[in-house]
Parts: sequence; structure tokens; C-alpha cells
Amino acid sequence: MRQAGWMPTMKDVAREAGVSLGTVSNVLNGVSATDQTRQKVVEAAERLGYRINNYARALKTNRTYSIALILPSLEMPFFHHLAEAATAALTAKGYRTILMITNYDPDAEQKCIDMVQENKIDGIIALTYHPYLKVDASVPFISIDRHCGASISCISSDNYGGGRLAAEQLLARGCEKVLYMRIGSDVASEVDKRGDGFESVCRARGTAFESIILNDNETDEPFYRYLETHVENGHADFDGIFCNTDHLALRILRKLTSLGVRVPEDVQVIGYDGLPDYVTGVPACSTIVQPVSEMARTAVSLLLDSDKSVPPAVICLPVHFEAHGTTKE
Amino acid sequence: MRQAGWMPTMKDVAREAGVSLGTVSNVLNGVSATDQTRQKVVEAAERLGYRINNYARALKTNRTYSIALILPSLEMPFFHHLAEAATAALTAKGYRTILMITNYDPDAEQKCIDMVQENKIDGIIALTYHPYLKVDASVPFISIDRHCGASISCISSDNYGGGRLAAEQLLARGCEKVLYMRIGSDVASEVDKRGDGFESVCRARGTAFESIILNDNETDEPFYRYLETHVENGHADFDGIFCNTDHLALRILRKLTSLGVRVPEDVQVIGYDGLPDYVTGVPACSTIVQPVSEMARTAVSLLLDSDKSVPPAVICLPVHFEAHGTTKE
DNA sequence: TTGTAAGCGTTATCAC
DNA sequence: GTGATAACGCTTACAA
Repeated sequence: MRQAGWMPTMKDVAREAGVSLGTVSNVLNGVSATDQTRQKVVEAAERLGYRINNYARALKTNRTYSIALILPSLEMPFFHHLAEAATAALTAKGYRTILMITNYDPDAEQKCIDMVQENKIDGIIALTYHPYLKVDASVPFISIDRHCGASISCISSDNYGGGRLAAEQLLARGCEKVLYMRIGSDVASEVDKRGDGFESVCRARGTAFESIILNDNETDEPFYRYLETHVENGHADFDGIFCNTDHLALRILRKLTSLGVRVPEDVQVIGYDGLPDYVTGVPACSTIVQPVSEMARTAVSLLLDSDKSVPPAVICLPVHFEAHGTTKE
Repeated sequence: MRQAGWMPTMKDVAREAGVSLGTVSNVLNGVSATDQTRQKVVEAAERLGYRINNYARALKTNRTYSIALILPSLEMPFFHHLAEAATAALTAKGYRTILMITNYDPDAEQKCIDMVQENKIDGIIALTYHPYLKVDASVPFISIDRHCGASISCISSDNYGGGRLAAEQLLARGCEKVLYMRIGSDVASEVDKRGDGFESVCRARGTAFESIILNDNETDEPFYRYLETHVENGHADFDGIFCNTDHLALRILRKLTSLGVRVPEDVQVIGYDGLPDYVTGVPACSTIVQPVSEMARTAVSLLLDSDKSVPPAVICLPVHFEAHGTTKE
């Protein structure tokens, strides 16, 4: 008998059940109550099709059971896998995900943070590019991959270890002259450590290496030029490349192919991310695999479960190597 | 001077500005006010770092300025492009997106719908697989690709026209024996019309064709078996294939290659979706392009702007063909 | 255990 | 144009 637009409230349930408003609230929140009254209330609620109004509840309790997920885009696999895993983890804990897409725009990022405060959100999970985000200390904030300030925890994969692993895998497969190629934001981030780890192994082993570091607003041209000048008749004067993302690795692979370089016979390539290609179900290149789901889950539990006494600065989750055709053996 | 956890309210702003609560509300909502009072209020709000509490507002106005976006997953390009476009359209109109992922599970879908009602959401945009979703008529609901009931509008691309277009393109490029391959949910959906359109053209032109219709819970095996038995020494007894998604087309292309069939010389392939490969920036096969962003925008404005007097049953947005290497010419 | 009543931060309806 | 004041639907002391 419910009219469009009208929704029964606790008051209605109370009247229907013949008990008081507070009792309904108690029963519905699992507080002490006689089996008899409990039943009366539950049945009345059922009969009326009662649904609690979370907005009213939030107003009283100051808990909205919703968190904001701020991402630059959903197109990159890392982002949409992260979004999916975070949403799943949040749903499992009874939280709602408010999705905000910033298009890599720092202003949009700041605006999201501001908006979010109006919603008395319980927390924020964000992957941002704004170098100096202003976020109210009162709202719990977890950053993915970025250092956003002393009091803000950052979740990342073990980028340094991943970089080392990439170098070790390349060297173990016989590489003698390796390249590190990196393109990305110049905002300081955990991700930079991929190169550090890679180079540290090369140095320790005395292996020749070169690094090409590019900024997000540049094109791939410098990479391509390097490859062109260092490949002659399909013969390259290097034999291993570590790219800071699979995305870059795939572009580099295309270029290598067009230059007549054979992969992995002549040059071996390792990327970073390890997300499955949506057609084949496995990564499209040999790669350092980030535990994206774990990262999302960790972010969520840090946000919701932690006692906040001493928020950890950085949490690095373990990575592993997976061979997918662009390395030997 | 703001303490962690404490947020100024309108009351505080009123005191700070030396006006009444109602006046603050009026000013902040752009209702009539003297320039003088307006300024006092604005400055006081600024000074205090006041942010409106949307939960309190929602409780009064019954408008939450948030809508739920229910999707099976984010992994398929169609889904995450849709999510991104919908979020953008909603943000532009001052709405928040509550993202819910169902993993293609009808029960999860129903649970999402239920949950959403507790949040007094302003509307729902959903792509679902539940054949008989129960949704309260009082909350505006827009379905993507699925018919969910008489009173629920459905946004889709022009699937029938797209199917026709695919056939026309294949025939115009000399195909004489074509295949339609389809795998997907068996829940009745707009998407089924892709095959209808395709077949209608073949019939009208008297072109030989065969259709292989598979259900989501099956594997690609029947497709592969067909190809294997109809290809001998790299020679196929068909010369054109229309797949109901690019995703399928890409799998079929791999199979064709492994059978020694040359594409597009021997067999031409057209998919459906037309979303850019995230590496190359263009679709990975010749395809019927859906206007995903338009679809999202249309869904949003139908949800928010329409007067609801006569909700349209189905809105089909125009598609176009794009050649990307798997068709001749 | 249950009922009563105050109040969360707004908006809206009145008088003034 | 501005200031009191009553809701909105809920939680939570506190009283019974």
C-alpha cells in the first residue's frame, strides 16, 4: 500500500507495532529487547516495507558509512582494478563507495577533496597528482602510491624490491646491457623507487645500464629516438629493458618489433603492474606483478579498522615476477 | 582554530556574522538578502571554514544529489568507459556517484538496489543481468541495454542498425559467406538485436550466413570447433565474421591466426563496441562504434532533467563503423 | 526492558 | 529582508 514517493519511518513502524519509537530503534540496532517486542517490531517493519534512512542516521551518529575513492581515470587497468577491488572490500564491510574521477587534474583533485568534506565522508582513498593537496586532518585519508604529507599513510607495492627483482631477472637471463625506461608524473611518489631498485642491482653487479626518465607531459619520442639510434639492422647494442609500467612496455615492444628487433631473443623486456589483459586473461608481457587487490583491501582496512594511534607512513606490499613471453626461458 | 573532528555549523556562522540562522541559510542558498548581510555571512563562513552538511540538507529536502551506478564489473572497456562518462556527467551536474559492482551476480544486483533505497538515492543507473529485478517505482531508474520493465527507460546504442551496418560493410567489401558469432547473457536485452539486424541484411541480399549463439556460461569452444572444421589448410569456406563484441572478435582473431587464416585477406572481421585499446588509443579491430559517452550523458539527463511525464521505453543512440585493420581497403 | 524527549544541521513557514 | 521556530528521521541518555 506504499505510495510513490512516500516511505514509512520508524514512527510508522512504532505505531504499527504498538511500541515506542525508541524501542523500534533499539530492536533494529540489535539492542536488548524482549523476543516478543522484537518480533512485533520486525513484523511491522516487514509489513510496511520499512527501510532505514541512512541520512537521518548519519546526521545523528556522524558516521556515513561511505568513503570517497578518488582516481585520475578508469582507463588504465591499474586504476579500474583498484576501483573494483576497493569497492568490493568496502561493500564487504558495509560501506558505500563514492567514486570521483579527476582526469589527472590537480584542481579537480582538490575540488573532490573539498566536496567530500561536505558529505561528512568517513574517509578517503585517493591516487592523486596534486603536489600539495590540502586535506582536513579530521578525515581519515589513505593515499595510493603518493606521499601526501606526514600524517597520511601511503599504500604501495614494494616498488624498490620490484625494481631490484626486474634487474635480477634480466641479469639471470643473461642480459649484459640494460635500460630503464620511465615515464610518469614528476610528483614525488613511491613509484620512483622502481628505478632506484633497478639501478642499485645493476650497480652492485657491475652491469652496464642506462636510464631514460620522462615526464607525463612528454611523448614517447625520446624513448623511440634512443631505440632507433641504438638499433642497427635489427641488432641492438642493449639486451634488456625494464619499463616502469606494462603500459609503457607494450608501446616499447611495438617499437622494437617495428625496428626488427626480436623479443625475447635479442632484447628482453619486463614491465610493471602485472594486470591481466582482458582478452587473454594474463599479462601481455613479462612483468613485476603488483598485488592490486591486497593493496585495495589494505587501504580499506587501514581506513576503517585501524585505531589510528600511529598511522604507518608507508606500507609496501610484496610483488613477484611473472614471465609472459617477453623474457627468455 | 578548527579542532580535529569539529566542524562549524550554520549556527556558528550565524553567531559569527551576528545574524540569525535562517538568514545564513537564505544567503547560502542564494535567496534574497541585503548586500550587507550577504557579505557578513559570506565572510563569517569563510573565516570559520564552514562547509554545508549535505546529510542534514538531504534529510530536510529529500534530495541527496547522489545517484547509484550499478555495474557488473569494471574490467570490460565498455563498463569502465561507461562508469567514467557517467561519473563525469553526474559531477558536472553537481551529483555524486555511488559505485556498486555486482560481479554479474543477480543476487548482488538485487541487494544493491535494496541498499540504495536506504540511502534515499535520487536515482539509479544500472546494467544488470537479473531477469526480474524488483525496484521501487518511486526511485528513478535508467537501465543500460536491458529491458527491466514497462516503466523503466532503457538506453542503448542502435544495436539493430549496428548489426545491419556490420553486414553492409562486410558485403560491400566482397564477402559472400558470413558468420555471426554471439556470446552473452541469455537475459533478454537490446543487445540481441545486433544479430537480428545483421541477419536481416544477409537475408535481404540473399547472402549465405550462419549464426552461432552462445550463452555466457559456455566457453568459446563451439566457436573454435566451427572454425576448425570450416578451415582447411588456411583456407576458410567463409569470408566474413561479425562478432557481437570486440572482446569476442579479438579472441576469434587469435584463433583465426592460429589456424593460418589471413585477416583481412581471407576473412574479414568486425566487432562491436569500438572502444580504444588502452595502448594504441584506437580500437583493436574493425568495429561498430557505440557512443558510450553519449549513452552515459543521456542516461544522466534522462534521470535528472526529464519531467517523467512519459518516460521513453528505449532510446537508441547512433553507431558508426570504423575500419581498424581487420577489414579490407 | 521500554518509553520519553532532546537534539544532530539543515530548510521552510511564519511573523515582524 | 530578517529572525524565531517547527520539522526532517533518526539515536541516545535518562526516567519509568
